[in-house]
Amino acid sequence: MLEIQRLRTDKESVIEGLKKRHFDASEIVENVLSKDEEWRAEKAKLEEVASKMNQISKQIGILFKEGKQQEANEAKAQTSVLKVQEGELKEKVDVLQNDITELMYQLPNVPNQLVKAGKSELDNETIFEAGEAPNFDFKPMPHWEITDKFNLIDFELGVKITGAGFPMYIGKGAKLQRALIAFFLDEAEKAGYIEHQAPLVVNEASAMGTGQLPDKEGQMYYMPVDDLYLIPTAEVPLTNIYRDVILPNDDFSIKITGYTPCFRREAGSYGKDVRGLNRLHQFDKVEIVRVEHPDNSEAALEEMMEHVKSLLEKLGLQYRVLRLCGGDTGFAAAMTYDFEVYSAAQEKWLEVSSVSRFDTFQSTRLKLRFKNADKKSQLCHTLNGSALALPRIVASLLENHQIENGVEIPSCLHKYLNFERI
RNA sequence: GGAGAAUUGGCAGAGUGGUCGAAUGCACUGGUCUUGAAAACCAGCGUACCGCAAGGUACCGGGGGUUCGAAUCCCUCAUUCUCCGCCA
Repeated sequence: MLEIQRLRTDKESVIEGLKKRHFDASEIVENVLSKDEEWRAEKAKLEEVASKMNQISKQIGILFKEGKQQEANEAKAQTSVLKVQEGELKEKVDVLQNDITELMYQLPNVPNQLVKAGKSELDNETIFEAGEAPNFDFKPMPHWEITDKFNLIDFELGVKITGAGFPMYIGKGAKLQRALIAFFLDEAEKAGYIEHQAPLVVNEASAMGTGQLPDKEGQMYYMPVDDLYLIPTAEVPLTNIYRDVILPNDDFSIKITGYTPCFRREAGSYGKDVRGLNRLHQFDKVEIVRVEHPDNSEAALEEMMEHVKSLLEKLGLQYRVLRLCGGDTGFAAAMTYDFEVYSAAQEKWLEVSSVSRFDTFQSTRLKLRFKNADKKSQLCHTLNGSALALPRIVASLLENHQIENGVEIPSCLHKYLNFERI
């Protein structure tokens, strides 16, 4: 959520900024501001009435103590009118407050200066490329043929047990998952992130805190009996650690990581895009999350980028980094870098990581603050990124490192495995 | 799953209808004293919103209710602890 303060003082920058998303905010902004003005006016009235009521009540207390029953009862009579007024004003104020919040929820984050205007993924900028495409002297197989041939993943079994999008990893396939998770966590730890093992199920307040609710409800699996949600990413439990937190000073840099399965209902995709590991309802991911002083979030984003780059380089994968354009940047993000690896057999780029800065967009909802030098509470900045999401990494590892009759496992994973090739 | 008890400021803990946003202690911050430290003493010390300010309003686990007035009474939900049951 944007800070309403920002709309009050600088609505132009918000409206201008959101144009980069092809989002016309002017109507919502004006609406918010007029309701905000009304809200403040009504609230002032309400507080005045409340103040009177408090005074009279105090008076009554004193009168009773002094035994002046009659005067007390007369005072009581005065309150009935005020009470009705108070009720009406409270109602008005609440309605206005809710309207404003609802409108504010509709506004996406304002893109960072560096973000270019654009409508879709076609307008994303490639800002970095590394690695080389493998050279095959045979026809490379797509990963779903490899997993089938070497019995690494049984997609049909997943269908039998759960449904489409819930693969069953078997033997070396399962071990490879475990190795990647361990590798990613170890690398994150080396980079200073503290490992967390988080709940996979969260309550409504947490889903609100990171912005999955109210807009993206359909993305999550929901369990109505207990009113709980399956996490779509570790970002939710990890970032919510800091919901309603005020850090005691301005000297902090919080770096945490965690592996979790992620559950996504998704919708509306078909054919090649969902083939094999390309798109799943359940997948594994190691996430990195940071809480930073506003002055440091830019540097933090760069640092996270370097971390993800180093992972892909150690895995020996060809990749590129995109800076997403306004239209493709997620609702809550101010800037996002997507990492894509080249899938040699499918001949396309697969997104394996997304690293974003949210500035104060999440911390507004989370109420995540720190005490600045003046001892005032100030909103923190949050960032997060995948480091990394497994399925597409597995897909491209298998495809890009395949040999005539098998797959070479990159050396960085050897210590986690009791085999070096499949 | 059953029975009982509890939930108050950073922590501990008082407060069972009326100047209670809340005693007291500890912690913390500033000051006095001291060569320095400790001790002692003095002062300050929650969050948010509205307001230029003075100030006002709201918050005693969450939500709702009773009342002129609620930390205090009632309902409801959540959490924690104790006992019993079940269990990886």
